Amino acid sequence: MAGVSTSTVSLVLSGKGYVSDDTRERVQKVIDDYNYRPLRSARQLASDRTGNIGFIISDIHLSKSEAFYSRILLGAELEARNHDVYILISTVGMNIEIPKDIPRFTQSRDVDGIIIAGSVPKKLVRYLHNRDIPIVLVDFNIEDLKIDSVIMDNRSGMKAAVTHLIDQGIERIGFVGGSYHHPSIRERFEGYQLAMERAGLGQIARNPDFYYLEDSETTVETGKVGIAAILKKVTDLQAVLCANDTTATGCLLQLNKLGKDVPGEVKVVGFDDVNYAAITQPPLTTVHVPKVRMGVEATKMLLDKIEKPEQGYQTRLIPVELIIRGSSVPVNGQDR
Amino acid sequence: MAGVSTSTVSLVLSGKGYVSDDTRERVQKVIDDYNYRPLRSARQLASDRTGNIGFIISDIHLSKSEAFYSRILLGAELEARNHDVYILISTVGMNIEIPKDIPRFTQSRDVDGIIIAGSVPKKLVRYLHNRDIPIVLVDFNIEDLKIDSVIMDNRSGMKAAVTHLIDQGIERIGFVGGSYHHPSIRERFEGYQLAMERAGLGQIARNPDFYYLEDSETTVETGKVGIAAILKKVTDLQAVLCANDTTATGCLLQLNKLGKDVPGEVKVVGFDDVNYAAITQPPLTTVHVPKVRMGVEATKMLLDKIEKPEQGYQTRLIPVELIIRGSSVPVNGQDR
DNA sequence: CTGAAAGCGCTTACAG
DNA sequence: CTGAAAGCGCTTACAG
Repeated sequence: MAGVSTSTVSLVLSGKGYVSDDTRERVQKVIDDYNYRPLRSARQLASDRTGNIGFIISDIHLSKSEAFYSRILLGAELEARNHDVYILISTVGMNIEIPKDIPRFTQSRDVDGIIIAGSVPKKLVRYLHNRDIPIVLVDFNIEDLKIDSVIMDNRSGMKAAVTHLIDQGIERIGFVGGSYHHPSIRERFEGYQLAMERAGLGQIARNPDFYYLEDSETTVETGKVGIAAILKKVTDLQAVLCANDTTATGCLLQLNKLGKDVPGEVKVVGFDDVNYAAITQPPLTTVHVPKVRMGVEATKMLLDKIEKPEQGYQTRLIPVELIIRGSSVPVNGQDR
Repeated sequence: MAGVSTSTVSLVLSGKGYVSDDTRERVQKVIDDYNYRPLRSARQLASDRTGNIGFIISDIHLSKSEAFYSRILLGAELEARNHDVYILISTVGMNIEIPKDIPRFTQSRDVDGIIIAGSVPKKLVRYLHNRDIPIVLVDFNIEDLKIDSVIMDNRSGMKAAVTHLIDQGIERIGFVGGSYHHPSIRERFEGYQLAMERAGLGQIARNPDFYYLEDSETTVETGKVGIAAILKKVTDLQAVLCANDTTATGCLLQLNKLGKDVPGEVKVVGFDDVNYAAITQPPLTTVHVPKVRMGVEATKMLLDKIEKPEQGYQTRLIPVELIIRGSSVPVNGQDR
C-alpha cells in the first residue's frame, strides 16, 4: 500500500537500519491508518526473540501473602506494557522435582528472561541459572550465585524502626521473626541487632531472651507464639519489632489476649506495610516497602539484561520508609 | 531420527489423524529421549491458535483486594498448566479509553480467549464481546450481554448467614454494603432481603433504617460509616451482615470503638473468607468463597468455548459455605 | 497409514 | 537507502 517492500516496512517497524524520512513517514501513515500490528508469532519465529518474560512465584506467596507479591506482579506488568512485552505467569510449589516440575515456558524457550518473586526452591534457581536464561530475583537471593536482584533496604528500615523507639526513651526492645532462611527476614533480624548495637543496646539485642526466631514460613501464629515466649522471660518488655506485618499482627492479637496495652505497655512495629496493617487494632506502625516499584525495577533490569547479556550482575536496593501509626506512639487521635 | 516425515511427527504430537501404533511409539520414544518440545511460535504461526489466554483484571483489584483475585488467578494458572496453555496477564484502569487502552493482546490476536476477573469497565467488555473473542467473566456480569460467567452463589451464602443468626433467636439483623453496581454485592443484599422475607422478617429487611448501601468500591471505611449510621437509628441492633469481609472488618473496628461487645451485643458476619478474616478480633464468621476453584472453572469453560464456539452461553454457580467463627457465636474457647 | 509440498507472516543478511 | 530471497519450525490439506 505504501509502495515499498516488506523489508522496508519491517525496518520502519523495528526502527533499525536506514530508511529515508520520506519513506518512513509514508509507511507509518499506512500503518496508522489501517491499525496494522505485526503478528507476534511470525515475529518470534523469524527473530528468535519471544517478547515474553516469565514471572515465577510460589503458589504459597501468590495466594497467601497479603497482596505483597501481587503488587510486585502489578508493577512488573505496568513496566512490561511500556516495552510491549508480555508476562507469562507460572506458580511453583515448594517441593518440586527438577526437571519434571519446572515452569513450562523455560522448557520450550517461550520467554526471553525470567523474574522470580520471593522465595522459590533453590534448586530451581540453580537449574535456570545454569541454562543461561537471564534472571532477575525480587526479594530473594542465593548467596553463592551471582544473579541480578531487586531487594528492599531491610537494614535501613529496621534502623529507622529502632531509632523511632529509642527516641521515645525505650530500650528494652525485642524481635520476633521466622523463616530464617529467607534473606529478607534474616536481614531484618541483622538490621535489628546492628541498629541496637549502634545505639549502645547491643547487650539486649544479643540476648536470646529478647528475640524469637522460627525457621519456617512466617505466620500470624509465629507472632503469637513469639511474643508469648519473649514475655515469659522479659516481663518488662517495652517494644517488639517484627519480621513482617503478618507476625506483627500475631503479636498484636496475643498482647491483646494477655491484657497488655498497645502501645501503652508494649509497642509493636511491623515490616512491609501490607494492606491490613492499617486495619489492625491499633493500626500498625510499619516499614513501608514500595512493592509496585520493585516490580517495575525488576522488569527494567531484566529487559536490560536481555538486551545486553554481557554486562555484569547488579543488585538494586530499594529504599523503604517508616510509617508511624498507633501501635508505637501514645494515642492522640480518636483512632483507637 | 525415527525415520518418518515431519508430518507424521506432527500427527503424533497433536494426537490427530491416523498413525499406526508402531510408528507412534517409535516417534514418541525419540521425542522422550531427546526431550523435544515443539516451538510455540512456529506452531502458532502455522495453526492460528496461540495457546495463550488473556487474564484481565483491574489494577485496583489485583493490588488491593486481599488476595481474592490473585487466588482466582492462581486457579486459572493451575488449570491452564493442565492444558499446556499460557496465561497472559493484563491490568486495566477503571477509567480507560477505548480503543487506546485496551489490553495489547486483544489488539494483535495473541490470545485465543479471555478471562475477565471482577469488575472492569463495561465498555471494555462490550468492545471485546463485539470483536467475537471468547470470553468468560469471573465474579462479574453485564445484564444485557450473554457472556459465559462463573459466579459464586451469593444468595445461598446470605441465606445460610441469615439462618445461622435466626437459629440463635436473633431477629434485628441489618446489612452493610457498598458498590451497588457490582453484581455480587447487589446479589448479596438481595439475598439478605430474600432470606429475611422467607423467615418472616421482611419488615425489618425492607426498612432502610436497617441497611446501609454505598455506591462505591467497598472499603473498611464503608463498614465503619455503615454500622455507625445503622446504630443511630436502630440502637438495639442484634447483628449485621456485610457485603464482604472488608466492610465487616470496618464494622468490627467501629463496634469496638463504640464499646459494643461482639458477639455479645452485636454479631457480625462477612462474606468471601479472605485471609485476614481469621485474624480480626474476634475472628470473623463469614461465607467462604472457593476462589481457586472459580479460577479453575473459568479456565475450563474458556478452553471449552474456544474448542466449540458454537455452543450456547452458560453461567456456572459455585457453591459457598458458611464458616462460623467468634464474631457471631458466644465465646466458648479462649480465642478472644 | 505416511510423505511431499505449500504456506503461516515476519526478519535478516545480502546485493545493488 | 531499498528490494529479492531465504529461512524461522511448525501444520495441514492433498496425493498416494
